[in-house]
Amino acid sequence: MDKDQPDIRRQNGCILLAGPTASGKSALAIAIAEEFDGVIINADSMQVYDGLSVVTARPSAEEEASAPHRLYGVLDPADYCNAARWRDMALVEIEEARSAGKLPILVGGTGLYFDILTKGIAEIPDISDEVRGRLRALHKREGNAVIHARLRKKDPEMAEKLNESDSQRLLRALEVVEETGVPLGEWQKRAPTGDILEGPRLWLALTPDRDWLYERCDRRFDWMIDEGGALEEVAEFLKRDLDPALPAMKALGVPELAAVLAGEMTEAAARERAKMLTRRYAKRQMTWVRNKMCEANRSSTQDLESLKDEFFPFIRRFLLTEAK
RNA sequence: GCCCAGGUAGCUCAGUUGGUAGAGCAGCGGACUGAAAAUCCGCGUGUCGGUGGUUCGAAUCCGCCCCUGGGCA
Repeated sequence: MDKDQPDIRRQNGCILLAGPTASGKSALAIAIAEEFDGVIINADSMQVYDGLSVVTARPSAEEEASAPHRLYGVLDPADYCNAARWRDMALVEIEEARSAGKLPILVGGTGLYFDILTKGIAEIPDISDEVRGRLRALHKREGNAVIHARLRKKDPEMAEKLNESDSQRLLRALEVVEETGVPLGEWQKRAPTGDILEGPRLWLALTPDRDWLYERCDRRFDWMIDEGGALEEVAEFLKRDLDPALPAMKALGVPELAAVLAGEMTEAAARERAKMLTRRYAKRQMTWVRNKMCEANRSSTQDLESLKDEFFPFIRRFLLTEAK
C-alpha cells in the first residue's frame, strides 16, 4: 500500500461525520474528501430520495462534482428506505471505496443509521404488502388502542414497553409478530451485538452553538424559497401524487409548501412553520449526538488515537476558516 | 392636556369575594434497533410595569408615577 496514504486508509478505516441539519457537515465532508482522497457516502434518510434536492438540502451539483458522492437521490420517492436497507447500500459503498483505495466518509443527520451501521441490526424478513396493508388500514380505522390491545395479545413484552400513542413502533412490532410469528424483541435479541463495523473509524460529531445553528436553519429555508426554487421543486414533486404517508412526503417543508401551493396556507406562515419544525428536528439531532454518539465514540475500541493526530489539525483549520 | 381600556412566562391571554399565579403556542430536556426530517415521553422557564400605602397576607383594594393602545380636544 502507498506509504503516502493516511493511516486510516491503510487500515480500512472510515470517517463517520454526524451532526444536526445546517451544521456544515457537507462542506466539511467535501474538504476532507479533497484533502484525503475520500468518497462521501450519504447517511441521511431523506437525501436518499430523488426529486427533492433543494428542500432536503442535498449538496449542490457543484459540490457533488468536487468529490465523489454516493447514495444521494438513489431511490425513487415512491419507494421507501429504511435503516436496514440503507445499511446494506452503505456497506456496499464502503467496500467499493476501500477497494478503490479511497477513504469512505459517511455523512448525515440520521442517528439511527449510524447506530445500525456500527452495531448491526436483526435480520427480520420483509413484511408482506398484505400484512402491512391490513394493519395500516386497521390502524387508520380503529386507532392506536386497538393496535395496542392486539399487540398485547401477540407480543405482551413489546406491548408493555411501548407507549400507546407511539403509533409507529406499535405498528412495527405488530407487523413483525404477525408476519413472522416471532416477537420483535426476540428478533432483536438475535441481532448481532457490539461493534460490528470493520476497521477503525473516526467519529466526528458537530455540536454547534444553538443560536448560531437556528439562525442558519432559518436563513437556509428562506434561501430555498427565494433562490433555490423550493416551491417549484415541490410543485413538480406533487405531480406524482404520492401517498402522503410515504417518507419523502414528510420531508421538512414539503407539507408546508404543498399547503401554500394548494392555497391553504400563506407563504409567510409556511416559512415560519417549516423553520420551527426544522429547529425542532435539529434539536432532536443534537440530543442524539450528545447522548448516543458521544457514548458510541467513547466505547469504540477501534477508534485509533493516531487518527486524531492525522485529522484534527486539518479539521481545526477548516472550521476556523469556515467560522469567518 | 383630559377621558377610557390595558400593562401577568419568549408570544397570546386567564386569574373567582385579597391567601406569593396557570393555560395554549413557543422553548427546553429525554427516549430511540427495519418508513427516524419519523414516532413518542417529560418539564412552567415569572421582580404579576414601578413605587408608596391598607392588611396577618396584595397580581387582586387605594394613592402617585411610567409605558402602550383608543377616544376627546
